[in-house]
Amino acid sequence: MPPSPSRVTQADVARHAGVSRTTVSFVLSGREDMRISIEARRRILGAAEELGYRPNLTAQSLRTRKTHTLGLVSDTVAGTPHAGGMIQGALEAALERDHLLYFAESGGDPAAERKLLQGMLDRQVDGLVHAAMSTGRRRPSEQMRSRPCVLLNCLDDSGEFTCVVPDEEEAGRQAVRLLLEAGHREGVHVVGGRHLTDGTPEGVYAGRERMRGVEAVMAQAGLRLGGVSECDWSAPEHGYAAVRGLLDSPRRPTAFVCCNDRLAFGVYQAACDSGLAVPRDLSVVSFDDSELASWLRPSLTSIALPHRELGRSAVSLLLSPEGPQPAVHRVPMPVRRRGSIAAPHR
Amino acid sequence: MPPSPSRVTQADVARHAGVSRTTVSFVLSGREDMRISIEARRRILGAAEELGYRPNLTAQSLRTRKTHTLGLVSDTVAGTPHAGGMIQGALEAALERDHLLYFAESGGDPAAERKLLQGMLDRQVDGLVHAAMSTGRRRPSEQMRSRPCVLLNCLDDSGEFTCVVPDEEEAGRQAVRLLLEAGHREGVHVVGGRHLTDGTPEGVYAGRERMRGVEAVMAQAGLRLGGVSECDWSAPEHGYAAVRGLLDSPRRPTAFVCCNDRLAFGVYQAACDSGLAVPRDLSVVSFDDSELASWLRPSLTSIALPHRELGRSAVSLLLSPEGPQPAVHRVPMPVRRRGSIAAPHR
DNA sequence: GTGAAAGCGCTAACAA
DNA sequence: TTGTTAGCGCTTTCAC
Repeated sequence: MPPSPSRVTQADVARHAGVSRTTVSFVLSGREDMRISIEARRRILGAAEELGYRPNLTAQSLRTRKTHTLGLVSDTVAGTPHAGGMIQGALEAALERDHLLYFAESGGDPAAERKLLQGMLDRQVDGLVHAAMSTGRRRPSEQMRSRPCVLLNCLDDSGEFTCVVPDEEEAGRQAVRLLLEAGHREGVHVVGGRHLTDGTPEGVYAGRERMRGVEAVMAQAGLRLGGVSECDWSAPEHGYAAVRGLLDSPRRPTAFVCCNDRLAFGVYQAACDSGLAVPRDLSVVSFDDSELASWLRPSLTSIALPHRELGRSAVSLLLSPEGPQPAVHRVPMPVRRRGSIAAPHR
Repeated sequence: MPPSPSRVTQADVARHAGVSRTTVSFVLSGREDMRISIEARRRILGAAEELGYRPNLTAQSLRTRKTHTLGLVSDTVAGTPHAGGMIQGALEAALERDHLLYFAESGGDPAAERKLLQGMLDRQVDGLVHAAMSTGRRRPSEQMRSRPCVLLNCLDDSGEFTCVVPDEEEAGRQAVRLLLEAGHREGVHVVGGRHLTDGTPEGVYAGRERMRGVEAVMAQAGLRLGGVSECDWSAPEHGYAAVRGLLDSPRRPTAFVCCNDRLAFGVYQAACDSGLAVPRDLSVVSFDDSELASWLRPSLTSIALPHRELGRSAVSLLLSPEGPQPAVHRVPMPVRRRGSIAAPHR
């Protein structure tokens, strides 16, 4: 009747060791409360070893209702170069607690997401993580409520979920502080801004938060921004277009706060075309710390998106003994000091 | 006794519909061989709907010995920006066949890999994929043999596994053909080569294969390479260092075949510093087609690593009705024509 | 100290 | 056409 060649079971081990299945179960699950004779334990362990016994976690789950398995569904993080770190972090934290991870992507389609979550739920996952490629507000599927869950790199409006997001506002503050420390006062220009585009008319979470931090520190120092070039963050060309003209003007900016490394790359390209050198003629500070930052010449000072740490935190929270509590956790964004900032000269 | 609030089961549905559990099972699993009265079917479906019945796949698996679940373990693909496409491809193919994917990374540590595979096996996965970040030969863990499996982006020496890899040699041929088509004959220089470094004294699979393709087409056209700069592929600076001197020489190359986009970026940087323009003064063709290729000015013609397709194929093969057969599948690498190639002028 | 027996939710012979 | 019954491999109560 068994449809396929079956593996060694506890029953086999019991037979081999000359004890009952119950005893085997106790010994193999390492329970101390039932006292088993040292001799029986030895025989059982020996038999298990010899037969190459491996527990069938599927059967175990059916009984215990714990699968030691988590589900992670994202819109599209695996496809986003650096966001993969979130998965790695989640994985690490899960493994440390002996859990495995189902991973899937919805591509942003709610119907697809529901189907994926359902698949995971049907497989009795112990918990769920909903991850987003870029930080923002999301409305998690109803199914998320049927199990412990946490929102990774996104916020919800209800306030009923555990959310883990980068501390963008503080990052904005840091960016400006780096420039002020180097002696910049006037001529500080922002590239990217809130990321106001047709697709994102209100801007984007990271943009709004970073700008808030940037403006707060400037105000606090009694200074004003030289200007803000609102533009699409998606590719270097937009950064290039935003600053190309500025660089040839007589009152050109001396420092740029770029909302991500791609825009900073565009600024570098524009600088090259204008015969200007970074950081001698203009300082640049950026966000994200993608590999691009270290590839650029000179290498780019950037404030990192703590992808890995976000992933770790999300799973740690999910698997914490008390379970995830409704709250927003903001993870610090580390500053990576490199070679793109110098004192203004002129 | 139930440790946690239990979900709706088939028994509940049966009670509600006034039939036996068997009948419910037949109806819900959509089997046609047992004829069920239209009326009973209606009542059962209605009850299931009303109660919000969802199958417990864990229980189902225990009986059927199929979990509709696959395991994918890689060395470190999620951390490698573009290799994430492999995961996406694998995911897509799995979903199309109603399978979910366990995903994990070993970080290249064999002990960690064994542990991960064991965890998946204990959870009764139906099949296994072993993925590698960069193409090459690997010795898969013994456990891989205990289930159907395929090697993704890597080859094994035994020849007993199904392997899916990019067709690097053909890509090498294509790269040179692009240059020849544009009119280049002499002055074609390779940057990167086999990737001979301290860590990779024999070079790297992609390097060897690409070079083979490059040299074959050159020979076939009765031409010789202007030169090959063997260097580390890991960052633009190596490409920069490799060509900086060449560009100022009187007999400077007029076309570069760069072994990846990062090296090509280094060549662009060097060109900028030498006051040379791409593609007017020098043509560049590259491999990988990372985002960098489209960010560069002018955008870079590159031969893409078909990550997604690799992932798709691997899982399709794994889930094919006959199961994976020992063989090496080479996936074509698509050419992305952009703006970095022009006729040589001089 | 150890074992018999029940049951997790589902499938599938077999009988009715 | 439908129901009875026996497991899948494991945990756990309760009795010996």
